[in-house]
Order: sequence, then structure tokens, then C-alpha cells
Amino acid sequence: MQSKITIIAGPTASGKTGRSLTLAKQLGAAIISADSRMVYQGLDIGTGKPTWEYRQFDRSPWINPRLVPTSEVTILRRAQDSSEVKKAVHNLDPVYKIQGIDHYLLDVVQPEISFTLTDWLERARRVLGGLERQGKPVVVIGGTGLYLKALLQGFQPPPTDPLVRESLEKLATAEVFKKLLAVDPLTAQREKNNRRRLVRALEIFELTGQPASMQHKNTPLSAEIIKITLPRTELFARIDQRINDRLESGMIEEVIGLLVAGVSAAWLKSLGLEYRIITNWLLEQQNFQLTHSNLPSWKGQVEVDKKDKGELVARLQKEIHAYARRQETYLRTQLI
RNA sequence: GGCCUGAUGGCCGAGUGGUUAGGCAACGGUCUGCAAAACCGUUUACACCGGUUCAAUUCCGGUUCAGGCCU
Repeated sequence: MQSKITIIAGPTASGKTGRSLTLAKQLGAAIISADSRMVYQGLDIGTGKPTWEYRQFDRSPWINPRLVPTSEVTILRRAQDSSEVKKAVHNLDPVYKIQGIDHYLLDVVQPEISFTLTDWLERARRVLGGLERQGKPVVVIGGTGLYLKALLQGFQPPPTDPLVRESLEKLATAEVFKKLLAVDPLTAQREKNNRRRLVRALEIFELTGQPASMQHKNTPLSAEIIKITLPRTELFARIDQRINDRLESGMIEEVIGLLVAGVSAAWLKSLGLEYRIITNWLLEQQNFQLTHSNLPSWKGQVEVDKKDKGELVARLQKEIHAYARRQETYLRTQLI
């Protein structure tokens, strides 16, 4: 018998977390997070991870020692190959109890490990299978629309190959476009300027001999979808409020902590939004310097004048507003 | 009271006698391996009244408002 699955989708700051907890308590359900950044250990404040219950035990910058045996942690940290790490961590995925509710797919990998749709899908399905066997209802909550869509519609993402990818990355965008146009004109035209997608589409063709759009063999999942919507002005006001709250609760310090722990600025920037903006901002501050050992020297406090802080807030607001808009578009048009 | 300068779309900001920058914000969209990302599209104007002209946002006169200077 299939467990009852409820999906809660909504833009950032729309109140998903609260809704999911309430609902999960009502149903006696477990929660699966569908958030592409909350999968990372150490990204707490900036992602709005519901960490209040276990945070206090968290001494290491990114591994919660209560949840992962120390010996294992050491092994993970020594592992060279990131796919090896991913596989190893897979069996150690933590389950957090937050307000008595089990939470899955938070803190599953270390920073700087690439984690993609396929990785998430694999785990989400495994967890779902386990809960199903127990007959336990599930609430999937997320802001990452693609993850929700993939789970709901049963994506089997086409294969990938690092070697093929590498050779394609060397080509100029126009070249990729031309090659793809010959074999998959539909995708080529649609993504004409989008290098990233052109490369992926060509990779798919080279690996399967078929256009990307012919790959979709989906087996949909039945679930109830709850979409949270708020009037724009209200949503933006909530976002602005939350930016202030998070700055208050140490979002900047969190980024500094990650840098101190050895997480690269480049990777933080690649996370986008809060992490990119704050990292860039820190690097602009005069008294914040990265030494050659790649560790930042942070003199007590990053002193800034009001104007600079205002500039930071303005940047955060602008980008997160735009992000929320993108999310809403996606949820509206893609998540049927 | 007199003189000068200015008045451009939600904001900033060019410019021109006729094809009417740009940026930001706002809004819509694309989407099966970086989705945090990447990419595409749309909108609103020349303060007001009159004149010159085939044609005025652009030239002329006046009005209003704003800023500056003078008595």
C-alpha cells in the first residue's frame, strides 16, 4: 500500500517550514526536504535550515558529531574522490528529529561536493521506499522546483559522462549550438544562448544517440500538492524581514566560519544568493583578507560603515526577490 | 520683486526637428545532472498652455514648480 504523500511547494519565505511541521504532526508523517542547498552540512542560517534542536550539539563546522561516528567522519574527510564520498555518506544520511518529526535529506553531504538532481532523486526515492514499507505518511517540502517535479513525475534523468562532458566543455558555445542543431534542433533553438543546457543536451545525444527530449520515460507518483502563494508585496516584505533576521542571527559570521574551516570562496559563490552575495561582500571589505594559506584573517569583527551594510542588504533583497519570482514561475508552470 | 538654471517613463540618466539611448526596479516566460544556476521576453516618457513648421520631446513665447543668485 502506498503511503500518503503530500508535497508542499512555495517560494522562499512563504512559510513552508511552519506549514510542513503542522501538517506532519497532524498526519503523523515524516518530512523529506527538497532543497538543493539544505543538503549541505554547515549551510544553516543562509538556507534557513530548521536546525534549532540539534544545533547546540554541533561543534564541528559541518559534521554533527552526535549523528556520525568520529571514525567515519575521518574516513570521509580523507576520501579523495567525491563520488566515493557521496556513496559513503549515503549510508550515513542523518535523520533529524525536529519538534518530534523525522526530517530527511538535510545535511547529507559536506560542502564543496557536487550534488545534483540525480543524487537527490536517488536518496529521496530510497527514503520514500523505506517509509512506505512502514506505512508512514510523508510530507515533501521544498523550494527547489526541479527536485519536486522530478520526484512527482518520476524522472529517470539521462546518463552523464565526465569525459564526454569535458571534451564538450572545450568547445565554443556557437560550436556546441551548431552540432546540436544537426541532431536535436528543437533543444538547440530553444536554448540557443544557454551554454550550460546546450552542452548537456549534446552530451545526452552523444551518450544515447537520441535527442534529449526523447529521453523522457517517466512514471509519475501520486501525491497531493499544496502550493503556497502570497501576494507579491507581502512576500517581498517577508523576505526583507527575514534578511534582517538572518543577519542578526549571524549569517555573515556563518560564511566567515565556513571560509575559516577551509571552504573555498569560489564554491560559496557558486551557491548563489546569500552565500555568493555575502562572500563577495566580505572579500570587498578592507579589513577582511584571505592569506596565501587560503585562510581568511578576520580581525575580531568586520567593521563596516552604514552605507556598506545598506548596500549588502540592498543586494540581498534584489537577488532574493528575483529568485522568489523565478520560483513562482516554475511552480506555476512546471508543477502541475 | 528681479535675474539665472532646470523640469524626460517607478527610480537614475543620455539625447534628438521626423526611424523616439541605456541602466536599475517591476512583470511574464524557458526548464529532465551545477536548478543555488543558466537563459529569453515585456511595459510605462519627454511639466502645462499656445506658437513656428509638412512635422516638436527637441525651436520660440507664456504659465507652474524646483534650485541658485541679487535687492
